[in-house]
Amino acid sequence: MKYIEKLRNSGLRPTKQRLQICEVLFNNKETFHFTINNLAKKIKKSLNAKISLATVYNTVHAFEKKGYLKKISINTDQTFFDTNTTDHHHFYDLNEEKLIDIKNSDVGPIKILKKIEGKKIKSVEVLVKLED
Amino acid sequence: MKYIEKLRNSGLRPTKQRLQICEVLFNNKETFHFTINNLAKKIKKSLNAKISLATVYNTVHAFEKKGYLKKISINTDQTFFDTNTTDHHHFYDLNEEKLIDIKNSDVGPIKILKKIEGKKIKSVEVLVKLED
DNA sequence: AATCTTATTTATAACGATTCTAAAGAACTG
DNA sequence: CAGTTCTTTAGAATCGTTATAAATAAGATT
Repeated sequence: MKYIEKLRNSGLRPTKQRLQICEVLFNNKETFHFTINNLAKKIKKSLNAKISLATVYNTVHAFEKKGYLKKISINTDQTFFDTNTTDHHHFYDLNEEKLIDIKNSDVGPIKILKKIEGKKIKSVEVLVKLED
Repeated sequence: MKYIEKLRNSGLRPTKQRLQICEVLFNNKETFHFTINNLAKKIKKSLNAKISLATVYNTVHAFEKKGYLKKISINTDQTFFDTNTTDHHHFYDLNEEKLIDIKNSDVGPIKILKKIEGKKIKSVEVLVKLED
């Protein structure tokens, strides 16, 4: 069980539910984007397990806090998460309401010429909205 | 009343409430960021009027649709609006939970090297998160 | 101005996403 | 195994937002 150690090392007990969610989230060739509801359905299908919605919330937030997931900002009512935790950017397709990754190397270097006294930059995220 | 024509030209009836909200939103030297709750309080103080929360929502959304306000994406539970509708970017101060504008000219040109078949770029927004 | 029509406001109910709660169950420690 | 702590769970509670339907105001028509 490849996730047991990873969880334990993060101070999270490797429970059955967490391990199952790990399977769904991290046992893929490609990273992907999801909403909580989205993920809850995926879990119900992918495994034939019923994990309580509260647990899905708990787990996703725990994983986010540990840095295994990233929350993504789009001005919509939906909250998206990303299993790709590396620095990168996004397209947001306004018609299909879907996210698409943009590799860092596919965005020219971004120079922020303005500085704020006493603050340092934690991240720079580019969101490119697409329409037909 | 300087907003009456503006509203009428947008197909919005210049009601007392809308005109009052226009005062609060657009009668300022500087543009600013706000949340709905935020704005509702400001209205209650600035003017001594009590506008129904539903009307504040309606009006803000109407103004947004007409392009007089911009919604801003940050991954937090709060929905921000901006009275600055020109193309620009933002700092988000994670500690103070506050937005700061970045003029377009303070961000070097952004090259998006990836293209999506059949889609065109509607906007490019940069969000720079700040910490202490 | 009186009347008609349509848009707007309003309080409140309804909603959906998320969080909280407290009890039951599972994981860890010695 | 016994004791402790963490996790899961269903359901209640909460929060921001949207829908509802009646009252009101604006605009158009006469």
